[in-house]
Amino acid sequence: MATIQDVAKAAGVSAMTVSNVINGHPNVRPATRERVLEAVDRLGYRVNVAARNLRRGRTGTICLAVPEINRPYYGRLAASIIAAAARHGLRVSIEQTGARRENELAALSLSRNRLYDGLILSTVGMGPADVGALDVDHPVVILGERIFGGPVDHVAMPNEAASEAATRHLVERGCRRIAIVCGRLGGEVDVSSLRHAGYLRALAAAGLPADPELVVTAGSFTMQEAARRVRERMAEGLAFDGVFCVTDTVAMGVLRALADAGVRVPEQVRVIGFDNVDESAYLVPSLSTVDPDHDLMAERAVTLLAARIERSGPGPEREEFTGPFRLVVRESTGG
Amino acid sequence: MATIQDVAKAAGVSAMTVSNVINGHPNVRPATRERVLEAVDRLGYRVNVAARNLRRGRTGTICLAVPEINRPYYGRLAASIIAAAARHGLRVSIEQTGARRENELAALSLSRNRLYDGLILSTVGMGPADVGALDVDHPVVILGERIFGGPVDHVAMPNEAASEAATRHLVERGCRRIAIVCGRLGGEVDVSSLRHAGYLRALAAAGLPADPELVVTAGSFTMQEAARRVRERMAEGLAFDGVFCVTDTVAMGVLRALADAGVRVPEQVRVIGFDNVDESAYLVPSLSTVDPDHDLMAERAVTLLAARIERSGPGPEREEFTGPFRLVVRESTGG
DNA sequence: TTGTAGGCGTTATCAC
DNA sequence: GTGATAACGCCTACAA
Repeated sequence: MATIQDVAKAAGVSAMTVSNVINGHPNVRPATRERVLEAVDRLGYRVNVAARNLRRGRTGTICLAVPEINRPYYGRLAASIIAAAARHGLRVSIEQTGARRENELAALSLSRNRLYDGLILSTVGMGPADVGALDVDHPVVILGERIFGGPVDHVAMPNEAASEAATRHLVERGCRRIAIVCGRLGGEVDVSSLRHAGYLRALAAAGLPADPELVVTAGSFTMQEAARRVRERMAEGLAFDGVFCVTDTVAMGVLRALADAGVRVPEQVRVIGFDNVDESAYLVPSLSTVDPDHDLMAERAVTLLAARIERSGPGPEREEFTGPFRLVVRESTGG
Repeated sequence: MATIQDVAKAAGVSAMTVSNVINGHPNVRPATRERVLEAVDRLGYRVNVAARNLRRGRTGTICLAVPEINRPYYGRLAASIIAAAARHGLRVSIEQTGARRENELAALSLSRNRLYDGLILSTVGMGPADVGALDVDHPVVILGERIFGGPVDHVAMPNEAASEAATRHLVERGCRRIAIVCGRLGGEVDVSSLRHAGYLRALAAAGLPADPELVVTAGSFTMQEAARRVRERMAEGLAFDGVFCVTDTVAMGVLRALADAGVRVPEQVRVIGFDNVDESAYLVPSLSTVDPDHDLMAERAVTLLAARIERSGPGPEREEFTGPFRLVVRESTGG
C-alpha cells in the first residue's frame, strides 16, 4: 500500500508537496501538480486517514447515539443527519443506546476517546439529574426532551405547541372525550409530559374537562405496547371519541387496537399522531399528524456541532433551538 | 488532554507499562497496575484511538453501505448489523448510497482509505458488470441480489424459494389471477427478477397461466411509487384477486392503492409481502409476508467480515450464504 | 517485570 | 513554489 513518501519519490518531489496537492493547497505549480497526480494515480495512492487523524487531531467522524435505528422516527432522523453531516464533510457512526441511561452516558465518554469529533445524543434514558454528565470537553449536541438548560447545545421539538395544535384539531373536528396515549407521567421533563401538557392546554382552551381516566400510559413508544395498553383500557370500559398519540408509531399501535375492537376511524374515533413518519400517509386510514420538520432539526443539530468542532474552544453561548411544525390533516381525523 | 506519557510520569513508570496495563497484558505486577490505574483515573486519561489505529493499522470500525437508512428493511438490517458488530468489538459507520451505482462504487474505495477495516455493501445499483470493482484488497461482504459469484463473501436472501412460497400461499387461498408488483425486469439478476422467478415457479406448479399483464413494474421500491403504479394499472382495467409484492414497503403502497379503489382486502384481493418488517403486523389489515431472518443474515455477514479482518490475508474460499425464511400468515391473505 | 528506541503516515512550520 | 524537520500518541521489538 503506497504511502505519501512513495508518491513523492515517484514524482521526484517531497512528501510535503504531495500533501499540498492532495489537500488542494495553493502555491503548487501546475506542472508539479500534474506530475504528482500522475504518480498518485499510477501507484493507486490513497491517504491513510488514521495518520491524518492523528496529525490533525480530528477524525472527521461524528457519532449519532439513538435508542434504536430501526424505528421510524430515529431512522428518519438518522437519514437526515447523515445527509446533513455529509454536506459538512463529516461521516456518521451510529451508536444504539436502547434508550438506556447507562448507554447514553457511555456514548458521552466514547467521544472522549477522540474517536469522534463530536456527538449528537438523543437523550431518552438520561434525565435532568444527569446534566452534570454533559459537562464534557468535546462538542455535544442534545437532541431530545429530557434535558433543558444543560451546558451544551440543544435541539428540541416543538412539543407543547404541536401537541396543543394536534389536540385542538381533534376538538375542532367535534371530539369531546379526547384520550392521550403516552408514556408514564413521572413529573420529570420528557416527551410524554411535554406533549401531555400541550394536550391539557388545548382541552383547557376548549373548556373541556381533563379527565385523568383518558390518559393511557404505555411502557414504551412501540406499536406493541401502545396496542396492548389501549386494548386493556378499552376492555375496562374506557370510551373516547378522539385520541392524541405521542408518536406516529404509537398511533399505529392504537389504530390496530381500534380495528381489533371493531371501532371505525374516523367515524367513531378520530386519531392523530406526532412525527409525520413516511408510513403515516399510506396507512389505512392515513394518519393525521404533526410534522416537526426533521430535516431542519437535523441540519440545525449538525450545523451547531460542526461549528463547535470548528472553533474547538469553549465557544459562545449555548444555543437552545426549538423547531417549527405544521399540522398534517389526513383521513384518521376525517380530513 | 492527558497522554500515555503523562500517565507514565504520574505513576512513575514507563509509557510501555501503562500500555500493558490498559491493554490487559499479563506480566504487570499488581501493585504497578494499581498505581497506573490510579493515575489513569486521576488524569482522566483515555487512549487516543487515532494514534492506536495508526500504529495497529486497524480502525475497529466497519462501514455499512445501504441505499437509505430510513427504509424499514434497511433500518431493520442496520440495527441487526450494529448489534452483531458490537458483539465482535466493531463499530459501524453508515454510508447512504441512495441506491446509486456510483455511490456504491465509492463506498468500495472509501474502505481503501483504511478508514474502515471492512465493508458490508448492500448492492442495488451495481450490477454483474461491476464484479471487477469488488476485487479490492480489503474485506468486503456483499449483502444483496445483484451480484453472484463475485470475488467476495456474499450473503443473500432466499429470494426465489420465499417468493415461490408466498405465491403458492396465495394459490392455496384460492387466488387465480395473481399479480406481482416489482421493479423493472431487465433480464439482469436483481431482487425483482429473482422474486419474479419464484412467483412464476409457483404459478407453473399450480398450473396457472403467467399473464404478463399481471406484472406491475414500479421504478423504485417505495410506497409512493407502488401506490401510483397500481392505481394507474387498475384505472387501465387490470383485474386480479391476489398480489405478491416484492417488499413489505411496496405492499403498504399497494394496500393504500387498493383502499383508494374501494377494494376490500382480503375479501376481494389477497395481499402478501416480503421482509416481515415491524410495521407489517400492525397494519390494518395486518400483512402476510415472508420473514427472511434478518438477524441471522446480519450475524452471518458480520461474522464473515470479522473473520476476514482477523486473517487479513487472501483467506479461504469465498462463501455464498443464503438465509432461511418462514411464511407469516396474517389478515391480508385471510389468515 | 519493566524500560528504551523507533516508526506507523501525515502535515504545520519555517526556511530556502 | 518547494523541501527539511519535527511532531501527533501509541505499540512492537528488543534490551535490561
